[in-house]
Amino acid sequence: MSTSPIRLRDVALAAGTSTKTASRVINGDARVAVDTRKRVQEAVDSLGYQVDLMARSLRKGVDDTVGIVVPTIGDPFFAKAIEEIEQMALPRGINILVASNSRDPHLERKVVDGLLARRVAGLIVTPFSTDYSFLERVSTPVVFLDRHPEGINVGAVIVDDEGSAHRIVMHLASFGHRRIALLTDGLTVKTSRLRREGYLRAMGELGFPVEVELQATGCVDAAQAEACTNHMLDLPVPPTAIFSARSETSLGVVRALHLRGRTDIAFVSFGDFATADVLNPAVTVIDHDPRVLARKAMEMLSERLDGTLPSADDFVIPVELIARGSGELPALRAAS
Amino acid sequence: MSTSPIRLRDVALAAGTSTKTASRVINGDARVAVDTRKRVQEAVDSLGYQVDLMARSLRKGVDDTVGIVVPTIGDPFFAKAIEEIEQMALPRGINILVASNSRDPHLERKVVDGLLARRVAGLIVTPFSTDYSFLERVSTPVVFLDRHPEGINVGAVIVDDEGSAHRIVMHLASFGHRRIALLTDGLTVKTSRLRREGYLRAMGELGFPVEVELQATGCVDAAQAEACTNHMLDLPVPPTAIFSARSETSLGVVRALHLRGRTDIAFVSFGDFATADVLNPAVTVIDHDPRVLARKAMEMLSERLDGTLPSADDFVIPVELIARGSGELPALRAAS
DNA sequence: CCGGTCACTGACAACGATTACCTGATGGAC
DNA sequence: GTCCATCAGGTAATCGTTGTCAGTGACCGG
Repeated sequence: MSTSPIRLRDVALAAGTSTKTASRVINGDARVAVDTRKRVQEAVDSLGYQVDLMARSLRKGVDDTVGIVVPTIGDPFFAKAIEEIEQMALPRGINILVASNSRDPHLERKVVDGLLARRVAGLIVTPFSTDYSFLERVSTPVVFLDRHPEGINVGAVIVDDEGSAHRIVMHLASFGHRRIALLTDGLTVKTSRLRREGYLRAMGELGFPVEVELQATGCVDAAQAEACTNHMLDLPVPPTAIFSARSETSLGVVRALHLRGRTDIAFVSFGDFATADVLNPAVTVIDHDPRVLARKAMEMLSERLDGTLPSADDFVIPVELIARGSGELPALRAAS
Repeated sequence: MSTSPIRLRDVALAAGTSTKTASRVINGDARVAVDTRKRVQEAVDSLGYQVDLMARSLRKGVDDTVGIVVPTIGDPFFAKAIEEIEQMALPRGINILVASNSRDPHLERKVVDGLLARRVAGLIVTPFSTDYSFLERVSTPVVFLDRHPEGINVGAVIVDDEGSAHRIVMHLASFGHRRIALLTDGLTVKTSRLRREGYLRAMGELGFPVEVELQATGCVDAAQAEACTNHMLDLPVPPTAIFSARSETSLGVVRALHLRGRTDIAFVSFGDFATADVLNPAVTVIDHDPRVLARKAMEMLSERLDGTLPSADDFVIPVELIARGSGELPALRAAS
């Protein structure tokens, strides 16, 4: 037997006031007599009244929610980011709507529109590849996470993708590697492009030949990365070092290397992952922490929600290279 | 410059009809003249009208959203579950609200109430430890995921926790182990209790002594599991096998074992994890797949949303033990 | 030629809360 | 003893959409 829901007018009736006064009490308006306030409070408690957030949001014009759009929710990187945002939103009474663009540019636009139609208070988006200029005619505050979007210049929280990739290559080179392979997601993804640019710049500066067969640029998930790694290891002259541009792809690389027992090949991952430090050798990574990015993104969004300055500058989170062993394996003299 | 939002009345005005008729077109009502429909359609397109879902939901009494409550969003197990649910909801135009109870019983109730106040169409909940009997007076359909809640008898999608745990112990025993350690989350968590019961039953049936020092029942995360494992390994007579009741704790066990080089100790994890099959030895697991659970849960919820039978029976997903090596290590004769 | 379906359409109220505006009363200042 | 500021509280409009119900012609069988 479901009890009929309690509405504000029921509370007002019980407290002997108008709905307006009851509303004031609930919203903490000071202009209510202590006595009246108490009566309303009691009515609320005894009836178990709960505000209908739907109705409130309609009236106010915005919903107390933040929408999050990521490529894939199950990716631990994004899962951690979502967690961080949710934790920050909780004390503010803000709920989180999550949606994935499923790595589909067409869907991406639809998903964002759907969230806007819901009148979310703000959005945090990791763009996949859509042109986001349509957001310019929208008043909803948006912060971009991990990637700078196309077609619009607003604030994004990012890391130095190009520079960090450059650094990884330099690191590997310092251990004698020349044949350094690159695995990235599709190049429609901005971070993939930037990391590849850093790779190419470093290779160029070092005077190393850049070979097409050492670049796998379409690894969308761990399985594909594993396949690509296997393919590279089967080359007549295989790479002596591998640079995986994403933690998801790193899982595939790790699987390929370990199942083949090729733990002699140097390996650096852009992004940490769960068992990276217990593998043998432990995996050297760029500490690309989703929580830190997410926290900053939510801070920026909060400022905009509070109407503070809408500084559209990007915020660059510093990252570090954590040497654990796999990235410091020396290159063997002339491969087998 | 943000354009003022386009409302239905603007569309109606442009199409020269009433808002009601425009509404009919938008909702695909057949009783509209072809000609009228076309005019409205054009107005919608040229103005770029989007339904205000907030208003629609208020009118309809329910929001096209499904709320998900899990202990921690960042846990890969739940992240995968959320992903699966979101993927299934997408084609139905349903959005997903995620919330975590942060493993806090007090918060848990508040979080669920908050979602209900938002008038979600349905809820999928992994209960932590709250008494959920309060849901009986609520008409919102709810499905429980992975754990059966306290105080209420509704449908839950679960696995055979007790039986699977029993099976793990039997498996380890068949390789000669007697000193089998158990690591679980707090016992307020139902799954932890059940898995421990299975462990105890098996130990009893085998006639093995059940020692308190071999049971760590408060490992909430990987770090604590690691500490507990280390503690056990330092016992005068350490365990020869470890049963970790959760994939999150398994990560801690793996770290402890590998950092100490004690890969001679048998190990089985209740729940798979990312690099379980590439570790050396590869980790034997119970294949406790969040996606399968989530899919079934969403199916059950969909049925209820469609008003179909509200069968309140639990649905038990079968699981398998995947032997990969770590669970098949033989017990050494009389430990050092 | 009339009553009766049928297809289509619109006016209006309602969803439940908030806000703009207004009313009375009280009280202090002059 | 007026008068205005302030306080407590109420009334009605409003947010944008959809359900209810009524109304208009057109068409049909009798």
